[in-house]
Amino acid sequence: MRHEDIQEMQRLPLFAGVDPARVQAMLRGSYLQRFPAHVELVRESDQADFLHVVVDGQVEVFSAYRDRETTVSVIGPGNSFIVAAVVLDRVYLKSARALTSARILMIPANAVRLYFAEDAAFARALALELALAYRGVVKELKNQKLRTSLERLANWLLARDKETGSRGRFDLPFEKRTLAARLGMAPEVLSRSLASLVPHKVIVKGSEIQIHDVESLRGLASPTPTIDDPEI
Amino acid sequence: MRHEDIQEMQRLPLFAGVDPARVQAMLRGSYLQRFPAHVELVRESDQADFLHVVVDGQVEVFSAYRDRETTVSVIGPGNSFIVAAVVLDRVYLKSARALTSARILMIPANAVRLYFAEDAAFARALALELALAYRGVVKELKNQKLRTSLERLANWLLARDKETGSRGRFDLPFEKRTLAARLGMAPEVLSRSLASLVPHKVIVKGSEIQIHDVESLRGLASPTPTIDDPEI
DNA sequence: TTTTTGATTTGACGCTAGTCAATTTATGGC
DNA sequence: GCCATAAATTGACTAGCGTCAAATCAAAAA
Repeated sequence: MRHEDIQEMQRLPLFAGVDPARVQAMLRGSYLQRFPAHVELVRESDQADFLHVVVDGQVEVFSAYRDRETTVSVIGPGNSFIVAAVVLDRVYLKSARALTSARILMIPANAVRLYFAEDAAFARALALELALAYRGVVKELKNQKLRTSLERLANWLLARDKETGSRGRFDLPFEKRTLAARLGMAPEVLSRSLASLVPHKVIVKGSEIQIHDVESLRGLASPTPTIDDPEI
Repeated sequence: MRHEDIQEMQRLPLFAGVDPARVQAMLRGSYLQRFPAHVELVRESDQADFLHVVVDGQVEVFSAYRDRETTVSVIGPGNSFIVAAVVLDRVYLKSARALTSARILMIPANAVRLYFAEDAAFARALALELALAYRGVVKELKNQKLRTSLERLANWLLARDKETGSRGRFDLPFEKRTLAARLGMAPEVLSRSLASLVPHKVIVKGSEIQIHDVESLRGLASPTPTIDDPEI
């Protein structure tokens, strides 16, 4: 890894509060690699050999079972994935593929475990990362079990609008089929759900979304902090 | 807390590898309390004030939204809950109620955070606990999204049978309505699903389950380690 | 621009699981 | 043992969502 890359990686939340010398040592054995879109980065059931951090691009985390497949999350820059499997030295529970061309930081699993065992600050950073990841999945489980697909969509639209500055207008960050997978519904259902939001003044023009009546949409969505607030 | 109780608590995985003196200090400020069945132990959206560990009995972790409610997990002796909220000093994402009369160890959240910050061994133990909890939720999310209710039931029966010694016969550890909630289905659906397993030689007599053809049931269930194996 | 390929939309239909209501079966208290 | 109450089952019906197929639209390559 190049020196300037190491500088950049140093700022990841994963390394917050950790002695820079330690981080550099860990990073020297790591790889910063670019992958083309669609490449499989990690395969479910394989032994965890690297901790992955998305530096650039988007990664889809998914799982397959029988002839079915489900998207667990879509991960963007700054976020790591598969932390738990690495810490526990077990197999991956999920697969991951690059959705776009992506730069991925790969830290060897045994290095992670070594520093986890030796460095208290790193152990704490990992614990916090795991706690956040845990809460993320819990929210997603609640989202799936307590809401209809239309409600999930409505809440996602609201959340995305807020995330992009609450200007009532934004572009979808990925294809609709990916959004459908992310929301846990068939593409056809997403299409119909978007159409059914017209009375709430949601306008769809290709990949652009316009929300002309946030209150109306909010009434349908009933967002709640313990599912939708990324800050808590 | 009594001295012998402290001895007993010391053996919790949560304290694995932590200096006994530290554990005792933490426990001295804690409460070991008995709650009657049906009591709400923790309420979603409240600030996390205690880390809870089930010592005896069963606790149902659930979440409500609009007029709906969903069971997230059922926790038995030796397991802690709401670790992430305590570590991060945030609100609970889920509620919890005693399913049976239950003894609960309650460790003040600020003590947990204090020792987390000061004691490397405890920070590591917490990280491992969080990693395990994370993988548990991921498995549950996959279970819910990738399987039909009949498949979830079939897999639960197989897992429970193995857990109780693979003798092809066991008692349900809680009421059927609770099992239905645990499996994410209406009680009526559980009833019908159990009835539909008769061709696979599953016999239900009250709370006793008999599995007379494990292979047949396994064929229907298609268990997979990355969802069903509690060891990985 | 035209072609080609893939994404998206729309319609028709079926399956899974939830709801409501009526019984039947258990269970705890007396 | 008997009653009161709750749990579990069964039937009838419905909502939500998936699947399949056809039609339309959009983006990239020629």
